[in-house]
Parts: sequence; structure tokens; C-alpha cells
Amino acid sequence: MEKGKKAPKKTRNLEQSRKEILDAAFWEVFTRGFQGVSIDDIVKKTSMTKGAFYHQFPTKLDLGYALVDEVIKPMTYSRWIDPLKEYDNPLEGILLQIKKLIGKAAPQELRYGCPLNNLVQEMAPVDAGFKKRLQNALTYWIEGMDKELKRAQKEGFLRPDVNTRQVAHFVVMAHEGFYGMLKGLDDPKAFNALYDSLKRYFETLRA
Amino acid sequence: MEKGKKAPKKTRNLEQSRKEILDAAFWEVFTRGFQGVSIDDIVKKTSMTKGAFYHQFPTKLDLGYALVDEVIKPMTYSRWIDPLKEYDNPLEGILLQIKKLIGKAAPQELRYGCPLNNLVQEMAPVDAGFKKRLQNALTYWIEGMDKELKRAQKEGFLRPDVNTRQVAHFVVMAHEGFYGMLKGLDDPKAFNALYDSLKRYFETLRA
DNA sequence: TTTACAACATACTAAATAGTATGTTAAGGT
DNA sequence: ACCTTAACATACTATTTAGTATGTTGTAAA
Repeated sequence: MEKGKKAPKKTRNLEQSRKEILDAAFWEVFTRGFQGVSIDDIVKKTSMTKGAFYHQFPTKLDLGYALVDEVIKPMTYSRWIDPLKEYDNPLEGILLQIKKLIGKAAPQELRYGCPLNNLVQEMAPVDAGFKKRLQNALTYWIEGMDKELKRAQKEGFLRPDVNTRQVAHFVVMAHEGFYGMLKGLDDPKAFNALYDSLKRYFETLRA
Repeated sequence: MEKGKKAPKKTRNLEQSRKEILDAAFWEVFTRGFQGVSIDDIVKKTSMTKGAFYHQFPTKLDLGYALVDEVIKPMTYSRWIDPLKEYDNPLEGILLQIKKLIGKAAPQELRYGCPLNNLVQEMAPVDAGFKKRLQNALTYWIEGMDKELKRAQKEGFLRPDVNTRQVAHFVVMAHEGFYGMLKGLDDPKAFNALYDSLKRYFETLRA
């Protein structure tokens, strides 16, 4: 007998199947939009069939909601907030992280924009359930940013008179704006223009 | 006989019909997205029928292209660039225009975001024809902004060492970012946070 | 006044789509 | 060993959709 890992070798597993569906759905929706993707498309990218899909998600909207709550919200946080904790100076971390994840991203990746922002633009005005969850994910991001800015303030990297919440809003807005512009222009040089301007803004905040 | 205005009282008019269709399509697409709207939906909002539609536009994509070229591109320019010409100081004009068109906009208007940005986010990665035209509209906007910034520089309102093209990119990005954030958060207070930060950035540019 | 065609209207079609109805089988409890 | 049910698979349906085929009529030129 082989040394089985922790995972039991079951051929049926609700959680695992859910993850597989969400994973496939994420890419399809990310690249083609929620309204541009059909359930059959998603199922095809899966090892399962339609029965499994509807066993997990009663409707297409429920899938969308789960995508925001279970995939995009935590993904955004772990991509943009968690890494900041490694930096003594969060302000420096924010800029470096942007350069890393946007400035050095491959064009084929950049052309699809930001998973969260995409859904905000497409679905927030169309469906109230979406809006509520997207709002929640955005606020979660902003609050994480705010915490890091408060830390920067405490450590003396940020002027004590600046409103951190306000700056957090602006920084998240800039993330979305960066993605949006690069998606529309697909001109690699545009990143430098945007980055330099953001840096200039940051310099006004330094203690 | 009545004093006929210039317009001939024709019951059939290719140009006029085109405008009516584009006008209806603009609102439907603006509020529900290009992929979320059907041709039958658009036709219903019109005084005409499907025959008229397909007489003007061979496919749905052709309608989308015309929307960008003939409606959204000039509309964006006349909303954001033309008014700047009324100001001695374009920098002042940009901020005032943002306050006017975004800060004081009704929430039901704001929730639908920016017509150009919406299409960029939704269609640029999905269709090459869309991407090309959206890119063109964005560049047109940026170049208009650049011209105004150069004028500001000439008139001594803007530091001579700043790269106007770079700033133009950032300002247009901020427009899109503002719309995107407000669309996602629908918190009226968020505008002030963003506006104050943008203002702070502008102050670093003053001569 | 007639005629030709552009500018529409009407009726239809094939494909796609979200969702349902009804199976089948793995697997844990007894 | 058997039984129950959760976790799927398969087959089907009603509706929507982009697009087409085929009319009808205003209108401008001859």
C-alpha cells in the first residue's frame, strides 16, 4: 500500500468539487466577464458535469456570489495587503508591490485587468447581491490598507496629520485605475507614467 | 402650411434613425453592459423595428464599434476636455470639472460609472475590434488632457519640469478610478477622500 | 407619373442558455 | 451485508438570442 497523504482517496468530495468549479469559473469569468460566460463553458473546464454544478450552486448568481466571497476577496487581500506586513515601511511596500504585481506582470495577464475591479464594473450596477458582496470585498481591502498606513504613521514613516483612511481610499483607487488604464491602452510605457505620478503623491505624505 | 424647420418632414431618414438607435443603445449598454443587452431590448426602446436595426448595423459588434466611435469618444471629449478651455488655469479647471461632474452627480447616475471605462473593462480583453477603438478613444482623451496641461505650463501655472504626458495619463487614470470606486462603494463620502488626495497631488505640480 | 431602390417592417430559424427531471453510484452508518 | 442518502451523471425543456428571408412603402429622380 502506498503512503496515503492526509487526503482520503475519495472519488466524491463536496469541498474539493466546489473548489474545482470555483477555480474553473474564476478563470472563465476573469477572462470573459460574468455575463459573457455560460455554465456549460465552466462545466466543460471541469472534470465534472452539470449535475455537480447545480448540486453546489442553485443558480448562476449564487456561483458569482461565491466567487466574490470565497475566491476574489481573499485573493485580493493576500495579494495586496499580506505582503505589506513584510516591510518595515508600508509606504515603500505598497510601491514595490505595485511594481512587482503590475509593472512586471506579463502583458497577457495584464490585459484581463483586476478580477475584483472587473466584477465591480460589470455587475455592481446590474445586481444588488453582487453589489453588496463587491462592496464588502472593496471595504475589506481598504481597511487592510488603512491598518498598514496607521502602522506607517506609528512608526514615523507617514506624517501624523494625514488622514489614513482617506489615503487608503486613494491608493486602492489607484490600483483599480492602473489596471483599468493598462487594460485599455496596453502600452507598457503607460505603467511608468502612472507609477511615477503615484510616487510623487506618496512623497507628499512622508514624515 | 406650417413653417417647417430646416429638417424635412420625412418619415424615413437614415441618419436620424441611426442616431435614435445609437441613443437607445447607449443607455441600455451604459446601464446593463454590452453583453448584458440584447438587440431586441435596444429595438424595443426605439420607434423602429429589427429591420431598421440590421439595415444600419450588420452585427451587434458593429453597433458596439459605432457606439464607441460616434457616441462615447466625442461625449468623453466634450465632457472632460472642452470645458477646460474656459479656464485660464487648466489645473483649476480639471479639479472643478471633476467636482461638478462626479462630486455633484446624482447617485443613480454615478452607480453606472463611466461609459468609456465600462466598455474598456468589459470588452477590451474580449474583442480586438473593441480594444482598438477603445484604445483610440482613451488616447484621444489623454492627448486632449496633455494639450491643456501644456497650455497650463506655457501660462506659468504648471512647473516647467513636469512631464505633461505623464500627468495626463495619471489624471485620466484618476477619472476612471474615481468612477470605479464610487460605483463599487456607493458611499458619497468616498468622493471627498479621493478628491482631496488628487488635490494634494496637484499641489506638487504647481509652478 | 412612373419607376427603382433605399428604408424600413414582419416572420422566421438555428443555436445557445439557464435551469429541471430523473437517473445512477459511492460510501458511511447500522 | 444492507440501506440510505449525498454526490454526482444524463437527458431534456422552455426561453432567449443573433441573425436571416422576405415582404412593404416612402421618396426622389427621370
